Amino acid sequence: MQGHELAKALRAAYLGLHRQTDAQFTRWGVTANQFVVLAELSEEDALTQRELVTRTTSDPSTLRAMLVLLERRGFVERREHPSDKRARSVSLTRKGRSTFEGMWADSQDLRRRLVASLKPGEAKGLVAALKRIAATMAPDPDGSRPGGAK
Amino acid sequence: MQGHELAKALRAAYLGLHRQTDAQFTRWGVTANQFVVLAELSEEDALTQRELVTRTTSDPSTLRAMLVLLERRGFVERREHPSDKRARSVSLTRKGRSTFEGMWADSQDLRRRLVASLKPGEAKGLVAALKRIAATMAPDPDGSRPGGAK
DNA sequence: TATTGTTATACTCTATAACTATA
DNA sequence: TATAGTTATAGAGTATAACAATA
Repeated sequence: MQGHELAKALRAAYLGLHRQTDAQFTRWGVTANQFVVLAELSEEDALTQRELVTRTTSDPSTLRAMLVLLERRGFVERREHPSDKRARSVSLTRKGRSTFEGMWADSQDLRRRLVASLKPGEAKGLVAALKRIAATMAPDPDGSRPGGAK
Repeated sequence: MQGHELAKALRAAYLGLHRQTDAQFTRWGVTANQFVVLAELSEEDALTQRELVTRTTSDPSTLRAMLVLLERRGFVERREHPSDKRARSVSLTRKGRSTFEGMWADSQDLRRRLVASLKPGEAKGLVAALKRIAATMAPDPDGSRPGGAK
């Protein structure tokens, strides 16, 4: 029963944030999920799709679909990887970077409100707990049961 | 920066749980989102679609699409509401209820793992914090800014 | 052999706008 | 006038399986 309560609260919090984010970014023509990709790219010069899949906890084919959309809009570039000819080197275009910066500024207040809904000093512990949940729920890379039997 | 960190952790935790849930329910042919609807219905004899929209923080037309799928599978019934002829009275069929109970049992371990990823006594505060976030992020019913200016 | 990414395909979820019928 | 729900429509995200090229 406690687990279900937690699951419901987690869902409600995430979906609320997700929709507020989507609403905030409507005028930029970018979805909340796409923003996540742009945000990851903004922290590096370039990333392979494989790395982006890991960082966004996505799927190779899902991520590709998103990148194609972002590429069409001119926000993202996929070049040949310098050392690995299988891989693609994904990076923000100049337009993509400036758009991301605008969106980042535009969403400051939303992040402020997110933090403001917590008690002082509560954020740190919350983030830690959420990260532990995420780790527990991460897909088994091999046959291991995450959080399962010894 | 703190807000973004929190947003990322919230997303990672939710998506992890969501995918584990989907994976767990693959063999039942029911998605994690559909399970949420079944779970709400399992707590009442019947609900209107309007009430279900509120409880699942969904959209009238999204919810309808889900109900149509669940109805096709014989899990759910939509009857004429006794007192309001506009409304539909949605309830689990016998098959829907027994399926839900099977799924509930099948997902016990997942909920146990969810709770086990927390420190003892941490769950309560976490749920409270998540609910506060959800309340802050709830859509404005009118023109009020949730968490915004006075 | 394993890995990176693509393609084809299909389905769920999501949402908007215009609509019907009741309240 | 407002509310409950439907319809049409569209697009995003998700995932699987088979595949090609490269490591």
